[in-house]
This record gives sequence, C-alpha cells and structure tokens, in this order.
Amino acid sequence: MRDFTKKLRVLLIDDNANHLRGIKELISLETSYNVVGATRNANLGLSLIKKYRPDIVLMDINMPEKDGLQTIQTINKSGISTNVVILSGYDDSDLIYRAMKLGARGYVLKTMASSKLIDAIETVADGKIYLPSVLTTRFFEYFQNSAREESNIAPGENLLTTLTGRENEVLDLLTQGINYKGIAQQLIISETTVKTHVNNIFQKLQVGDRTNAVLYALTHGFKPSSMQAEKTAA
Amino acid sequence: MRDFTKKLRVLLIDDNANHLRGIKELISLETSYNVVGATRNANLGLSLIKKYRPDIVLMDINMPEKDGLQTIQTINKSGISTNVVILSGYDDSDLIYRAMKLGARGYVLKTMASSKLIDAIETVADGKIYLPSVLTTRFFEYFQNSAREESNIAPGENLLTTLTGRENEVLDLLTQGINYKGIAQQLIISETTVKTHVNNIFQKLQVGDRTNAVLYALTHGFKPSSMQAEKTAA
DNA sequence: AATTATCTAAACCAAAAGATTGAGAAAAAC
DNA sequence: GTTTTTCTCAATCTTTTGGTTTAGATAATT
Repeated sequence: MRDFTKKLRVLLIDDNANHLRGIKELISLETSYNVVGATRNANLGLSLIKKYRPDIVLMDINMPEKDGLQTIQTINKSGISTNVVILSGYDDSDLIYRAMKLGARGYVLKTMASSKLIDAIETVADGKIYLPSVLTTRFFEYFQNSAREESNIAPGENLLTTLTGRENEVLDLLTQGINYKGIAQQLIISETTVKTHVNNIFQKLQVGDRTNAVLYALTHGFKPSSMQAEKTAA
Repeated sequence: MRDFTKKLRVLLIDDNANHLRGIKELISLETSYNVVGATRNANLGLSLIKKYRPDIVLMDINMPEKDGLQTIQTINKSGISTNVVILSGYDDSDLIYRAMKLGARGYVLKTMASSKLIDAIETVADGKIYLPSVLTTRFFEYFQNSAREESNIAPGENLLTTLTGRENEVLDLLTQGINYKGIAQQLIISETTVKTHVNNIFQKLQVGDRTNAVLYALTHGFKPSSMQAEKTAA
C-alpha cells in the first residue's frame, strides 16, 4: 500500500513541448505530487528513470523518434519497479493491447478530462491498473478476437487425448528433441520399448515421423509433463 | 446502441437454488428487465438460450456438474449473439483470465453490492465490457505475466540471422515436417543439395537433427516465408 | 583479377529412425 | 475370473537421416 506521507515522484516523457509543459503545470497543482523530471527524449527519459527512480512514469506513446512501445519494454526489462502510465492521442485497440501487454499500468487518452489523469495516477500509485471503461472494452474485444483465432489451432477433435500416460511421457521427451537412446535412459526402459511407444504415437497422431509428431503436439496444445506428477516407481 | 424502449431479456444460470431465487428477485425489482428464464442446469441453460435469445446471460461459473468455462465457450461458439456476465464467488486471477478469454463480457463477484450487478448488466447491455477495478488489476497482472514468459522465447542472440536465403527456405519446409524428397521437389533441386543445406543449417543453429532445428526455429521466432500450407499431416 | 559467399550436386558411409511381427507381465476394466 | 489395456522387450528389415569430402557454377565483394 502506498505511503501517503510522502510525495509521489512523477516523471514525464512527451516529445511535444507544449504537452509536456501543460501536464507538468497540471500535476504541479497537486500538492501530493513531485515532478522529478520532464523530457522530450525517450532515451534521456530512460536514464532519468534510472537516476531518480520515480513512482510513476507518464509517457506519450506516439513519439516519432523512438518507439513508445519499445520504451515501455525497456523500462520494464530494466528491473526498476516503476509504473508506466501511457498518454496517447489514439484509442487504437492494437496499440492499447500491446502497451498493456508490455507492462503498462495505465492508459489515458489526451482528450480526457485532466481529472481523469489524476485518477489514473492515484489508481496506479495504489498498485492497481487504470483503464477507462471505453478502453477496457476495446482491449477485451481485441483480446477475445485473438484468443478465438488462437483456439482455431485445434478446431476438431484433439488426437492427443487418445495417448496413454506413458505415450505422453515419451511425446514430452520427443518435443524436447531427445532421441531414442536418450528417452530410453530417462525413462529407464529399453530402446526398443521406446520405439514401440513412438510408433504407437505416430499411429494415434496420424503422422509418419517424429518431426510431425512434435509439430502436431506443439500446435495442438500439448502440455509437457513438467506439471503432472507420475508414479515414480522407485 | 441499446434500445431503451424494450425490456432487457435476462437469463439466469446458477446451480444454487437460493442464489438463483435471490438474483431473480433482485433483477425483477428493476422494471426495465425481464427475466426470461432461470435454471440450475447448464445444459438446460444452453437450450433456453437458443429458445429465448436473451440479451444477457447471468451465469455462475462455479458449478460442480458442468464446467462453467466450457459453457461460456459453447454459448459463444453457438453463434448466438448474447452477452455472458459471470457471477463468481472467487476473484481468482486464472479464472478471470480464462473466462474473459472465452468471451465473457462481464465478471461480478457475489460478495459485491447488488447495485454493482445492475451496473454490470447495464454496462454489458450497452455493448461494453464490465470488470470491477480490482478484477481488472488481477486480470492484467496475470496477462502481463504470461506475456513476459512468452517474450522470453528469444532472449540472447538469434542464430537464425546467420542463415542464407536458401537455408531459410529449407528451414521453412523443415518446420512444416517435410522430408528431403519433398523439399527437393518443392525447391526443384536435387535431394543431395537439400542435404547439404540442411547440414549447414544444423551447424549454424548448433543442433544435430531436424527435430531440434525445427524446435530452435519455433522457439526463436522463425518467420515462415510462406503462410500458405495445405497438407496437415502425411 | 582474385577472393569470398552462395547454391548446386555427387558419392559414400554410419547412425538413427521407422515398420512389422510376436509375445510376456501387470494393471485396469468388465 | 476373464478380457482388455497398457507397458514392456526382442528381432529383423527398410528407409531416412546425418556426416564428410569434394567440386563446379555463379554472383557479389574487394
């Protein structure tokens, strides 16, 4: 939970000088905020983040020089625990989706009332995600669409369900690129037994070689047995 | 946009008889709603949906008999344009994620005030997505986590960049599970030439067989040159 | 002009993979 | 208690794949 006795440290990144000044003024009006930096340059912004460790980074996503999306990723990959709130002129579904996917904690449209921006900062500072209702809908429609396309990978029946427990174990090792000898060693059975299993797998998956078996597995949601515990059978 | 002159047709599915009665009473209090059905059985619910074509389906996701998630999917696959709002006792991240992924338009906790339920119905009926702030945060944290895991696919250097044009073409066919003979036919070159290319690919990708070459390609963002593929399995 | 990278191809060998048949033992299902 | 499934293993054979070397023909680079 946020510490209300300290001022929130905010950093601004926006390539438009007017916006930058405007937002800075707006935020400075709030006594509980402290603008630790404001820059028009994304790369400079990155070093300011490292230097000042702001609680919130308010960033314009539509910057011509550096790709805003890439900047979000860089910030979150740096390991610094700061919260990125996107400021954007566009309510483009794909843009919202990708920004959130890369770790943005909030997304605010420039056309929105300035009180919304304060709302967003408060919400995100409180550890929550801020997305206006309209953008939430946009996001989910995009999300559900791509989910539907992905699920089309396995439209009909899934032949993987016909595999036995042991066959699943063998297939698991096949998808790791291990050969007969290696599989035999790992499962502590003979190589010929592995061959038998593999041939049975081929028949069930209706393929003719291991490469196609692996491809079938990967494109039909095969779950590696790293999750399921099997009898260890000392 | 919603037609406010007509009553909203709502269908309830909840295996708990008390909840079912309670929610029905609650909604009936609102004059703008019309409860067209209320059932404790998911399968029965599906046929009621086909029969009455409700605007909103309020469904409990925690049903012992039939899997609630599966029911959402069935509803949305049926092609009927109804909006599913999930009623759940749990704010489990994975559950929220999967429900929304399968096409739910709203998610309400049973512990929430009843006014929130009305809010949700109104919002969803208006074509928008309803997710309470807390659940939005839960959802996105789960979403961003899985996105981060996926992006770890290609962390270090990518050996794929060292491949020549022809080698890329060969690898492309390899990732389709095609053997030497098939590749030779498609590229109209001899089988031995294909072998040469494949061996060069192995050296560059530092693998010893085609299965591992394919696995390397798939896990390092290999972009197939042609998206058109016809035969699924040989 | 000389070098380098790429694409092509052959020959040969070794190793691995795949196909088939048969069969015993244990567990699960009926 | 019998039947079925699953897991195990062997032997044999064919096909495919992988490893290596060598080398000609272009095309691009220096």
